[in-house]
Order: sequence, then structure tokens, then C-alpha cells
Amino acid sequence: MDSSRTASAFAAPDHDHTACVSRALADAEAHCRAHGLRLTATRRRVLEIICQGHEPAKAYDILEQLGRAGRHPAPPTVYRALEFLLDARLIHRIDSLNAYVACVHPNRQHSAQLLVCSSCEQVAEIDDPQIQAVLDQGASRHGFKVDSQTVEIHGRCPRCRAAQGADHEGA
Amino acid sequence: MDSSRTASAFAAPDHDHTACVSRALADAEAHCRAHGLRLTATRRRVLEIICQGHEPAKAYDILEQLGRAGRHPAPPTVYRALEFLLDARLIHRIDSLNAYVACVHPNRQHSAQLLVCSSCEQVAEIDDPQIQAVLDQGASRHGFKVDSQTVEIHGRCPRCRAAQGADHEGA
DNA sequence: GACAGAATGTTATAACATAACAGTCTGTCT
DNA sequence: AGACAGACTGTTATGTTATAACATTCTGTC
Ligand SMILES: [Zn+2]
Ligand SMILES: [Zn+2]
Ligand SMILES: [Zn+2]
Ligand SMILES: [Zn+2]
Repeated sequence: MDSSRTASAFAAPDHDHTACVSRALADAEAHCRAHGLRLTATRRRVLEIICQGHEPAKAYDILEQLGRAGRHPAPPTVYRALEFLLDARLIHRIDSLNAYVACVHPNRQHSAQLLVCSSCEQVAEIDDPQIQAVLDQGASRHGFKVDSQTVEIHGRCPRCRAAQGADHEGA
Repeated sequence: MDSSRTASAFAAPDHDHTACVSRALADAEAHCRAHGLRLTATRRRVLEIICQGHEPAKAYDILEQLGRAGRHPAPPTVYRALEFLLDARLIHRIDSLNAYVACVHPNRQHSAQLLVCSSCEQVAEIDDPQIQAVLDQGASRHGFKVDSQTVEIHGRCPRCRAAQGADHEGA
């Protein structure tokens, strides 16, 4: 009954999210220390806000959250922090949503395939070497040299399928 | 020496682009007639503008082009036409660029994997069933039901690699 | 404590997109 | 023809996302 990690990259609703966030922040700090990057207070706070849910966070929502703490920063504050976090590979941008999610494993290179649930808005990041390989192959078949890939798959996550799609079809 | 279609989905610089555009518009008209869709003057004109190059077209650039013909339409005019063309599957939106390209084969269902050259800005659309299959598999492995995919691959097209990358590495 | 470079603050504006409502066009029915 | 419905377009205003440019502050080093 360990439902917290059954065949899904989606976070279980009952998981210890406080620990989840702490771990992400600790990882980020270690990662930055190891790479000579400065995870300043603002940057750390922005990452924390992004980590608050497993849903994508939008730039101006992050901005508003930052504002709650008395200060009322302007957009560049957030966008600079986002740029830093993107460059440090600590977050991903979801182009199809203009939103940002924390990276689940910032310590190794990966290609960021994102599963986006249209129903609950949660995002799961998978790092499927087979997908990357097939994309590379498909591209080289056309003489194309891949620099980066954006793979965003929209659909329904297992939890939402179970909750509402039970009358549609099994499997 | 039929260099116009050698192993690449990218348009050759010497191809007959006038014919290219005419064919696209004729196809679009046939497609709309067949599906009971109304390809009005504005919609047709927007498609024509998008077809003008094999580079992605941005909404406000299209708007400006429309304005050259005396009229000076407002943004909704363009966005409505784009919405129609997207729904009719005559164009694709490139999320990572906020831009639009004509679909190369509007007559069948496909998954729109786009190769975007960072150097010449050209975009090639490939419809690789293997890529689609692997993405579906990867997603279902996580219990995820795919509705739609956004696959945008950034890199360098064969022509740009040949032109500048000759000193880097062969193949 | 002077200096350089990084980071942040601040103001303004660019770039992308849609809401809401009014008017026009197109075909259909009588 | 005239009335009507629905699709399309025009127009105004605004919402949303992102960056340019320049001033200031912070951080570590000499
Ligand atoms: Zn969590
Ligand atoms: Zn869901
Ligand atoms: Zn052409
Ligand atoms: Zn190129």
C-alpha cells in the first residue's frame, strides 16, 4: 500500500510536502555551492514559491507572493531570479503555459519531458532516455543537429483518470 | 541533383516558393470546402502571409503586413484568424517562439514535431510515428493519458551546418 | 576603505493576447 | 423582398507576459 510512489511521477496528495520542499531547497543549495553559483535570498525565495505546489507557477503570481512579505518588488526581480534558476537548471519553463516548475533532479543533465495534467494542473517531469534517443534519431534523419528539446505532453494524470474517467474505460 | 527534396524537411533556398505558396493556399481551400469551413478573405490572407517564408511568423508582424493593404486592423483580427487556422489544423503554433507556421500536410492527423533552426530561423515539420509512439509509451508508463503533444526541437538545420559547421566536425 | 563585479531596485515600455460589445455580412425561410 | 439567425469583423479597452535602461546597494578582495 505504499501509494506514495506507485508507477507515477506525479506527487501523491498525501505525501510529506514539507519534506519535499525542504529537500528541494537543500538540493538546490548543495548544487549551487558545488557549481560556484550564488543562491541569494530572493532566488531561494522564488524557488521556494515555485516548490510550494506541484502545479506550474506563473511569473506574476510569484511576484505577488513575494510582495506578501512587505516588499513589493517589480517584475524584473522575479524574471532575474527565474533566469538564474533556469540557467542553473533548478527549474523548467513550460512554454505552453508560460509557467515554471521546479526540476526534480537538478544534479544531472536531462531533457525535461513534462507531463501536464489538464485537469488538476499538476506537472510531472520524466527523463526518458528512449524518448530523447528517438527524438535525436528523428531529427538526424533530417540532417538536423539537436541543441535542446521542448517536450510538453498534455493529458490526464493517473489520479484524475481514476477519479473521473472510471466510467470511460478500464486500463 | 534534385536538391529540392534530399533527406530534409527543410525547404531548399532555390525551390519554387511561389508554387509552394499557391499549393498551400489551394490545399487550404480544398480542405476547408471539404470540411464545411469558411476560408474568408482575411483568413486566407493571414495564411498567405504565414506562408510567405518558411520562418515562423509572429502575430504582430502579420498584423503589420495586413495593415500594408490600406486597412489597419486591430489585434483581434489577426488572433481570430490564427485561431481559425489552428482549429482547422492549417497552421501550428510554436510555443517556444510565440510564432506560427503553416502546416505542411493539413489533410491528415499528425502530431506536429517541429525542428527549429536557431541559425536561419527556418522550421521544418516532421511527422514521425515512431516519436509519437515512444512519447505515448513513455507517458502511459506513468499512467498518463495523452491528449496532445508539443514537441519543439531547437538546433541547426542541415544547410546551416554545411555552411558554417564544416570546420567543427563531419557528418 | 577603495575598488570591481555581481545583484537588486526602479521606472518605463515592449511584446503577446483577449474581453466585451457593436456592426456587418451571408444564407435561409416565408 | 423582408425578417431572421448565426457567423464574421470592427473597435475600444484592457489583461498578461517580459525586457530595456539606468541607479543603487551589496559582497568579497586588495
Ligand atoms: Zn511535494
Ligand atoms: Zn491530474
Ligand atoms: Zn516554399
Ligand atoms: Zn538553418
